[in-house]
Amino acid sequence: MTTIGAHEDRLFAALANTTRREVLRLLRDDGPQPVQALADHFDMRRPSLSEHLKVLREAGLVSEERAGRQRIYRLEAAPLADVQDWLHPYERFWRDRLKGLGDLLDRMPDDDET
Amino acid sequence: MTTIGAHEDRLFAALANTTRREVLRLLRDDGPQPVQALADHFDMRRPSLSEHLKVLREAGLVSEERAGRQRIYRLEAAPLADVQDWLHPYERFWRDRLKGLGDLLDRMPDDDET
DNA sequence: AGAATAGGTAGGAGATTCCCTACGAGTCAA
DNA sequence: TTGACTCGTAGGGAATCTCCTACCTATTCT
Repeated sequence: MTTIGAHEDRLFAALANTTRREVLRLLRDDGPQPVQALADHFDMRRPSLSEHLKVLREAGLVSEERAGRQRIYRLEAAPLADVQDWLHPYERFWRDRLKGLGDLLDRMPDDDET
Repeated sequence: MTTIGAHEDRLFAALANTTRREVLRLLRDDGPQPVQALADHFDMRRPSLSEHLKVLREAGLVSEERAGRQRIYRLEAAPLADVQDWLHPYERFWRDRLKGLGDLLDRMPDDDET
């Protein structure tokens, strides 16, 4: 049913936008806050930000809590642990090969271990 | 003009696709290989995979080396270190279990994973 | 009740994504 | 040189993204 990787697709796609990453940073640094307080930081109409919040919600990265006529958004960092888990098997590839920027490493005879 | 976060946008966007993440996994697990060897794993025409490889190249996640009429693609994991760096300030938000205050945030205190 | 406030939704425009088929540029083998 | 092989690019179409303006509901305050 759920196509393979659909959850990770949504997660990475949610992060692939500067505005949305900035929202996450604001929630992380300034704590839970209503929509308007978030919107004040962006050169963008509020409905557009609402849609970004929807994307973040559907990725599980934020939650909303109703407080009167406001909706308080809160960072939900759990999905980011999934990102780190995904990252983990690649870690040795940038730890082992702390190579210089040269293209000469490909020509090193002892570098190739296919 | 908005160079702000453009690099990270491209990086996360490159990862926001199951096919492209699978390409990275193949390069990680099976080592550098030509395009056709990669394409064999997907239900997709080769030119489409070529475009995925272009996205990965522009995100710096793979490099190509010409070998005769083949092009050998290789995993370049360095940008993934940037992802981990981006992730780092959020880490305490899923390691700490919050600081009380919530109402429904974590009603089960013994839900700890090992 | 009526007005003001907070914020989601509808629908559209323009750009981008992701797949396809055709075709072009190099490279190897006969 | 001719032909086969590898791979990228051009261009198109359907879907999706990201912004907008209008509009709607829900809540709070006179």
